[in-house]
Parts: sequence; structure tokens; C-alpha cells
Amino acid sequence: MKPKIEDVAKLAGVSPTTVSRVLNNRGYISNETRDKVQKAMNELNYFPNDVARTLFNKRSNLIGLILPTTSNPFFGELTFHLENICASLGYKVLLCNSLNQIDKEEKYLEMLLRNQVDGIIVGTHNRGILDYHKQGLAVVAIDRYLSETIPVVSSDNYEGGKMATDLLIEDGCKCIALIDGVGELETPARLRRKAYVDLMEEYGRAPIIYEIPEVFDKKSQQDVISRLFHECPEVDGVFATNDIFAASFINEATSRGKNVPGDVKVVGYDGTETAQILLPQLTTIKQPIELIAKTAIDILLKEIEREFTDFPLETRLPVKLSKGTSA
Amino acid sequence: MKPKIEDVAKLAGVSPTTVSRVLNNRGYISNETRDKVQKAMNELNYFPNDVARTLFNKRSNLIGLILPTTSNPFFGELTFHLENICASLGYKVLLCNSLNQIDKEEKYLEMLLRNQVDGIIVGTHNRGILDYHKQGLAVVAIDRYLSETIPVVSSDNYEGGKMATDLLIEDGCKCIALIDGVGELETPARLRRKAYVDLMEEYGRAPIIYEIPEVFDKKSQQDVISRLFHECPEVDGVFATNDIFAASFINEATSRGKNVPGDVKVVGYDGTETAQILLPQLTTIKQPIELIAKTAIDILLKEIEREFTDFPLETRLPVKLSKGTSA
DNA sequence: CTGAAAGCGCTTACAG
DNA sequence: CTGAAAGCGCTTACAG
Repeated sequence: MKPKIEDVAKLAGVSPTTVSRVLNNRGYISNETRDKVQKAMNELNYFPNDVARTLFNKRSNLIGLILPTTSNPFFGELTFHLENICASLGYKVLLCNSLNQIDKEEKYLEMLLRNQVDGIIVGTHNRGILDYHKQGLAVVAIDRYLSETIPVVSSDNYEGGKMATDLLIEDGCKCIALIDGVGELETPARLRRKAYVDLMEEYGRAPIIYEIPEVFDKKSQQDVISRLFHECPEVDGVFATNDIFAASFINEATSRGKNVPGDVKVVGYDGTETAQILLPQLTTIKQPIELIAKTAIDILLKEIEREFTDFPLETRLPVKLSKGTSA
Repeated sequence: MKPKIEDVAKLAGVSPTTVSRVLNNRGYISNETRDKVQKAMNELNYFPNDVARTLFNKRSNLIGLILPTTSNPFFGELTFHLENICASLGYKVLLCNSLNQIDKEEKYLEMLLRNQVDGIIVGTHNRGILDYHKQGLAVVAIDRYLSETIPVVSSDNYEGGKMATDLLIEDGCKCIALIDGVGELETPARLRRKAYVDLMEEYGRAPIIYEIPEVFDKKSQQDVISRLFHECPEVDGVFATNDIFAASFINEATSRGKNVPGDVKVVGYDGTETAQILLPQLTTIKQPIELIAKTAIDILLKEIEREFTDFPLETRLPVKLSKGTSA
């Protein structure tokens, strides 16, 4: 069996209390005793049981991460950064891919609570979170408004939407469409659309909006884009609110014999590493993914430490235009 | 504070033992008592503390996942499937992005052990795993040989490498180069290279191999590919052992005014959803990612349950040629 | 059908 | 400077 503190104590000829003290570097211990204990730990190849520690300390150092899916490059990269920063701070990450399905999200939430996570980072619209947050659970949302008291971290979506639309207008596009997810929720990402609509109206044009119902379903994307071509054959500019949509559009356009950017210009959103390598010609609005991760964790840790001093309820991080050839 | 079993017991007017029994559905309980307890649990909004359970049961239902990075679409998708299958079976996933760095891998391994994971799925070359596996830790490797006794799950790399090379030869390429990661380790993925080398020799040609030292570093990729063009301007066929390398090559080729597939044909490896959407023109060898995940978990659970009956030490899952226009 | 007691592996007052 | 005792929240023999 795995050695426990008692085994170490016996071998070193001291009490478990003493072993615990050298483990945690707490209280006074003579160097001689410390050495004895260290030697015993090495000999037995002893590692403390963090489950027992958690039970006593009421501190798991565990962070729950709920997001749609790491298959999506934006969330894949966000997950990488979140986890890596957590690890560097001594936190561990329990991963939950909810695919935005409410029932899954609720199960995951319960699972995280049972496992005594210290805090949760949410990238999905999990309303259940709300109740637990009120009961003192530390929560940070990424690109989601969950409640008045849950801090939100996001890229500057409005500015990004504005940059994208502006670029298409300046490029001389006459008929600019938006490809977006469906809009049940009031998310910050919805500001990308708002910027588009505002700008179109400012220029006296009617917004043309296409919504993709199942964001993570290829078929669903193709259907909507086909419809777009069917209903708006004169489209010559597209702002897609993420790079996957942009790529789907470009594929469909190309297979219809349209040239990008000759016949139709395209701007995406996200600017993940993956998209930049696989589709470098895409002009897109680049989110500061690592900075988003860093900021979210920063705020979450303040909540966990109950430093309700002055962390911001909403943080908008700057975006950058990444110029390719598609617009 | 969070309610505990004792609070439920008091409210229901029974003993903690009884509450535990209804929680676990063990032993006989009268329906009347069960109802009383259920009601008390609802009223208090009680959830069992899994940390305490784990401590007693010596079973955490936690699976550790060590891989290079979820930023890479192959691992992002693999992670999604692994986690989702785990969740459906009542297991939870502790995520570790090691970036293939040995020191990180060792720290992660120790962390997982301290947290009493029931098993580990490894997609990196963590030699340390070896020792712990011998001490009874359940381990499954994906695309890695870690020891004689650690089961490996992978796609049929040799067959995939053969398909890719064959295709280029049949397409009439005269000068076919391989772009691969560096080859310190004897991994199954190395069979992709072996198939290429074997086939080239069979056709009486000299293998041309370019190795990318830092797989997850863009700069490193570009340097090697530039060198390839410099040293082999006559290259007219490339087998890249993953889609990211393939994309980098295509970008570099295009920016040098070469046409793909006109001047040079390219075949990749992996065939992730992401790459298929962002770079649909890429001809590639598609790994059955979900099946790999399912198989790995299957085997891991058998190890955990100590069903050392007959799980295979090596599983090679079939690949498929995904025909784009790049070759 | 139900409960009192002991224990999972640790830590922290409290004594000495 | 070190140790005995109690307790973190649960579960499981063992009685009754």
C-alpha cells in the first residue's frame, strides 16, 4: 500500500505531528529531526495525500472549468492558458465540456460542488451557477453575463465588431452580411453584432443577419450559409463572429466559384493560433486569449481569497486587427 | 456553512448511518425513513462531499490526463472526447498540459498521485509514469510506448504513412519529402516515417527527411521549411506527419509562388474537425479520434477494475484517407 | 430495519 | 522543540 504519514513517523522515530510539521514547514523543528524525517520520506517514497488535506483544510486548490468544448480552437487555447496559469499557481483544473447543453451543465456544476472546488470559471451560460455564487462560491465568467455580481472577462467585443465592419465598409463593400450564432442570450459577444448593426445604420444600410442555430454542428453552418448565398447573391462583404464561421463561409464561397477577396471580402473573429496557421489568409479580429485567461484567474483568486476589495465586475481586453488577404 | 450528513440526520430525526444508507442505496431502509431523509436533503440543499467519500473509499473516480497542449487541434479534440466519455461513466478529468516539458510532466505526475487519481491517460513521453505503473497505477498511453506493460492506443500509423506516401507516388511526384517532428523517441507515430522510408526505398528513392525541433513553435516550423525549399527546390511532393506542419508548408509554398497541388502536392496527418473546416483542401490521413478516446478509456477502466483478463497491449485503430485537393 | 463506534490520512490547537 | 488527542465528512462492519 501507499505509505502514509504514520509509516514515515515510525521509520523516523517521531510522531505523526512532527512529520506533518516538516511537510508543511510550520512550527519549530530541529534540523536533526527534519533530516531524519526527510530521509524516511525519501526512503518510503512518500507523497502526502491531498484528499485528506483537503478534507481538513476545506481548501481543495481545485478550479472547475466549464466551457462548450476544447474541440473549438478558441476554447482549446483558452483552456491551455487557463490550466497552465493555474498550475503555476498551485491550482488544479477539473475540466467540463458542456457543449452548451443545459442538462450537462447542471450535472457538471453539481459534480464540481461535490468535489469542493475553490472556484469556477465559466464560458457557457450556466444559470445554475447563480444560486451557488450567492452562497459564496467564487465564479468568473468569460464572455457571459451570468448575474450582477459575477465578474465578466471578455475581449472588447464592441470595438472588435466595429473594426471588422469598418474595414469592410472602407474596402468598398456594398452589401455586408453578418454571420453570427443565435441570439437568445445577452452575452458580451453579442456586442460584436451590435457594433455591426450600429455601424450599418449609421451608414444608412439595412443590417443583414444570418444566425447559425447549432454552433458546433457543421451541417447547420452549411445550411445557413447556403441560404445566405441563395437569398443574397449580391453579398460582397461578410463579418463572421468567429473564425470557424468565416472559414465555412469562405469554403462555400469558393465552391460556388466566388473569389475571396475579389468577389466577397471576409473578416472573422478570434484569431486563434490554430486558425492563423491553418488559414493565414483570413483577416480577423484577434482576441488576447492568454490575457483573458490571466485576468480571469486573477479575479477568481481574489474572490477565493475574499479580497472583495476592488476587482472589476467587467473587464474588456483590447483586440487587434490581424490583416490577412481575405479583406 | 455547507450542510453535512449530520445536519441532514438531525433534521430527519435519524442517525448519520441511515442517511448514508439512503445516499448509497445500500442495506435495508423503510420507505418511510427514506422519504424523511430525502425531504431533509432537499430542504437543506444537501450534496455529499466527494472528498470525504474518496478518503474513505480509496477511490476518487478521478482520471489524470497528461498531454502536450489542448491548443493543438488533435489534442483539443481528443481531450473533448476523453472528458466527455469519462463524464458519461461517472469519472472526472484532471487536465495537465505539459508542452512535452519533462520537468512539467514530473510535477504533474506527482500532483496526480497526491490527488489519488484512479488512473492516468498519457499522450506525452513521461518516463516517470513507469515507476508508478509498476506500483499498480493504472495507465494507458496514446501514441507512446512507455514500457512493456503499459497498453498503447494509436491510429494505424504505418498504414497511414503508407497511404500518404503511396498517394504521392501514384500522383507522379518525383521528389517526395517528409516533414516530421524530431525523432528522439520510439513512438508509434514514428511508424508514419518508417512507412515513408520503406516505401521510398522500395521504389529505389532516397528518403528526404526534415525534422522540426520545437513542434509547438511556429518560428521553428518556418525555419525548417525554408531550409527545405532552399535545399530541395525541386520538391514536388510532401508528406507532413501532422496537419499543422502540412499547413505551414502550404503557406510557405504559396508565399513562394508555388501552386498546390500544381507544383507540389501535400498530404497531412490527423484530419481533425478543425483542420477540415479551416483547411478543407488539405488531403490528409484521418485518425479516428473519438474511437481512440473510447478505446483508451475502455482499457484504462479494465486496469482500474483489475480485470487483467485480456486487454490488448497495443491497439491500432484504422485510418482513412480524406481526399482534398492538395494531393 | 436502524444506530454507535471506528477509521480513511491528514492537521491543528493544546500541553509539556 | 515534540507528542497525544480531536476532528475534517463520510462509510462500513458489527450489534441489536
